Amino acid sequence: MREGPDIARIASLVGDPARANMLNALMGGTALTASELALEAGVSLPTASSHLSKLMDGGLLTLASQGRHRYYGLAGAQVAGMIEAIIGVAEAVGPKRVRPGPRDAAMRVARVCYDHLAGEQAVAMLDRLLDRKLLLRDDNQIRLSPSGASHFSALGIETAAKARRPVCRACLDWSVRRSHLAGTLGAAILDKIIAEKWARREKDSRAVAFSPKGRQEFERVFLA
Amino acid sequence: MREGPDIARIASLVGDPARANMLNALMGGTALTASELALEAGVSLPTASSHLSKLMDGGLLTLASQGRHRYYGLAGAQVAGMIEAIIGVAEAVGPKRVRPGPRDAAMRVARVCYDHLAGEQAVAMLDRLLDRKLLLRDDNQIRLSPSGASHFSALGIETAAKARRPVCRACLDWSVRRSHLAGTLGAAILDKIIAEKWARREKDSRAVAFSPKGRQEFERVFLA
DNA sequence: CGCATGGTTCGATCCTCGTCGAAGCATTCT
DNA sequence: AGAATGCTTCGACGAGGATCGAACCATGCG
Repeated sequence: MREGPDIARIASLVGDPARANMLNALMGGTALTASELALEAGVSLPTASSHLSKLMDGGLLTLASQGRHRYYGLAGAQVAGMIEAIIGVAEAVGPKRVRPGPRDAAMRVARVCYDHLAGEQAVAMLDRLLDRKLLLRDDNQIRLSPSGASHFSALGIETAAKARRPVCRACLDWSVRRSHLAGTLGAAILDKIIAEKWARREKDSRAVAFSPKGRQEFERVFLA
Repeated sequence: MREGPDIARIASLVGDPARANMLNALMGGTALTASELALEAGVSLPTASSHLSKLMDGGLLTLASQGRHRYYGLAGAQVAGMIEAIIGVAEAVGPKRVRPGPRDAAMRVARVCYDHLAGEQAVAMLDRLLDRKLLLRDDNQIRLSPSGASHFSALGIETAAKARRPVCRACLDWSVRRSHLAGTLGAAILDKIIAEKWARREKDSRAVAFSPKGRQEFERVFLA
């Protein structure tokens, strides 16, 4: 009937509760096995398997076979961004959730979005990097400035473009409703935060918990 | 079993083809009536009405009642952003589009949109009328210029405002993704095209087929 | 080799939800 | 008031798809 991209097909994939739970679980960026995802979604293994093959057919997932384990992961940052956008709308229109719990509060401050940092901290960081002209924004596109390139490599953060993935990309933050930094640079920064042990990932959650000292360091380096 | 925002609920609203077409039609920002949306989605009026109340319940649409017309529009930029994100994934993931059939091609060129002409011809016509300053656009509103008023009445096309329906209205074209002319003037022009037998409506389709001679006449009058 | 474990496929069941015709409201025009 | 138009609700029907148990592959381990 209508032409154009088949948006109903994609949306309906996300529109099943079991599949939505799986995708949500994968938003943490770590690939999971079919059994783990079945548990997350609260369905039996055959059901989960069926859902997973549908998500694969739809191009939303990637599959990495290792021995007899098969790890499913999100197909890319674009898919993650779409899910963030849907979460944002669901948050906005959803029944005013009964006072956000402590974990929700932590999620708002800092969390993992696929492979980069999101939340208030991440939004503040992008603002600051733009202020300091380490990154430049033209017309909703973000790119690295020469001074930014040297700045990040001095920190031991790789900024060379490789593959097709852009170094910098804006990703809309559902809790703050402004952009944070995605792309290979965003991913590299999160890697550094974890590697330096400034923060650790909460168990079974997307929340990222900074240690007091780690927060200081993070603020010194990225929010100064 | 996960908690958090009900993303499946939102996604499943977009996940029905009829609703997806409606939302797509509303992406231009102009609010549309239930009948127009029914036509755009290719469903009957009762079906469309049911979909619309679901979208309202889900908080994706706003409703503006004006007399006996009820204009539905997207609930806000966040919703539009979400749909854009879904479109992005759908385009990235489904490059293989089915080959459009002959009727689809005809539909793209010229079709009926509720009671006025849509498609490439209609978009070109609106462009031309604006160029010739027979119509004026301010700020996404379209209105008739004095010269336009005399021009159309010379053609025997009534341009007096009657009832509350606007004389000119922009309507987003799904195939071209730009506006074409709706409102009483748009309807009157389609009436003339049919009355002059420049074109006839295809059976059981929204497509409008111009005769060779009719097309010449149409272009002479409206695309000159 | 068996045997255990992780995953997928098959078959049958069940139920939600999309669909439309007909009828019912609501508003406006004559 | 009566007719016409725009839209919603009701009722019934049908199809798609989500679900799980059981059986079936595949890999790794002793």
